[in-house]
Amino acid sequence: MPKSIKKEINRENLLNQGVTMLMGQGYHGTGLQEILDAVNIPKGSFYNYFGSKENFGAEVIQHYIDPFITQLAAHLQQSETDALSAIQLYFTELIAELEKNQFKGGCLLGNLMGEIGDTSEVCQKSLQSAVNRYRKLLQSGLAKAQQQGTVRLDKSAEDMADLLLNSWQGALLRMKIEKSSAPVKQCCNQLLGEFFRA
Amino acid sequence: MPKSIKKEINRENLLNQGVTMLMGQGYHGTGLQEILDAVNIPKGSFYNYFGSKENFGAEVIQHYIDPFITQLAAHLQQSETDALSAIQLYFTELIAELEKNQFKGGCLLGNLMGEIGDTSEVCQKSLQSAVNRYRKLLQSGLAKAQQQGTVRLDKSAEDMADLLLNSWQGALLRMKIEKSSAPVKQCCNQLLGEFFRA
DNA sequence: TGTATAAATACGACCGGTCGTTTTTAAATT
DNA sequence: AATTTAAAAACGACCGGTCGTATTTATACA
Repeated sequence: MPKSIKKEINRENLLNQGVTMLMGQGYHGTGLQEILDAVNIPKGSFYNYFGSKENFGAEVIQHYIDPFITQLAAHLQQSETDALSAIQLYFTELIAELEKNQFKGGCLLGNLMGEIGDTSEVCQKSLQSAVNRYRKLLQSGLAKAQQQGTVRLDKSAEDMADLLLNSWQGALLRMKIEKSSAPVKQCCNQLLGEFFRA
Repeated sequence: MPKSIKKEINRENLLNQGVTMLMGQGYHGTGLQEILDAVNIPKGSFYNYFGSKENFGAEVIQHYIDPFITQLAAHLQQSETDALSAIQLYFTELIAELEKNQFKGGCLLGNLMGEIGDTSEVCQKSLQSAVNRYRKLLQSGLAKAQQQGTVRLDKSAEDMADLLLNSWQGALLRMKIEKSSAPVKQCCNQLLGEFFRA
């Protein structure tokens, strides 16, 4: 196998494992060796690939959010369902996934914003970018729903997207300590089911 | 100075310093020695007082939330102002404090829920208790505002308290990475200024 | 009340182990 | 043969926690 291919595979494996472990144990709670052992990659290679744990963290953040954006965008492009239903379905799927994980982990972005969002400049930048990409997509979905007449027009799509994401993050935190999906379900019902409706 | 007094002073100093440092650097990001050096207390004494870092963390959580509860309760008991105004004033003061700290730290409860809320059972219990004490107080304030006719009656005080706290936590996270009070101000305006109003 | 004894607490050096990073050596590619 | 990349080994700082001992406080006996 060519070396350049193996390098990409190694990087990918490290990022995947990084997502899992940073989400489960946090940034400072996860040692590099733990990650390296899990995917059987030498520490020297890691530093060839990423340079530092902090840079690695910043890449993990982007690697984490990509699939969520892809999935939400896919739902929004389904032409047979309206945008509000698409968003609701998307969050329903998220909740199912959280239940599958027995409410452990939650959201990597939320966890890292709280833990290192104000101490690591590199990760802070990455978090800004990740959150904003997600935010803008959700905002566009809500705007579409407004055009379709399912969502109220007297609030801006941006404000509603912000409120939804903020509440979602807070609900995820409470989910973690209560070991229950009640907070996240309540959050979706309150906003998508009532407050945002036209 | 009697030993039992010194012990209480030491404990208090450790808890105060613990609040500051755990909020600023996180649980795993803060070493015991750092805390001990800051207040000049030997490590042996620490272990006499608290038994473990984890138990210490659980106590720090309660020590952190107490003043917030006291302050909010005090505002709510001011008989000359209505409950909704009291809550709004309280949050305005919180925002002023966050700005004073240049948006660093945020909320210890939120940060620790994300970092160790699902990995440390002892701290999880403490977080549950702290959040619930706070939640119930805010709920009672909103119920009072409902009776006074300033807050809508078609949503339960409990649901609104949950929504407010969730959004607040999420807004604090975004405040940290954006280094701006805009998210928390927006959060308060949206809910206390619009959505909750009768 | 003064004194010996017991119990509790204070203390800081020290434990094995892990941290993230750097340096050095080996291997592969050009 | 020259250059780049992989991987192993080494690095000192630091981690949470424990240890035996020293000091203080409480109890019992005289």
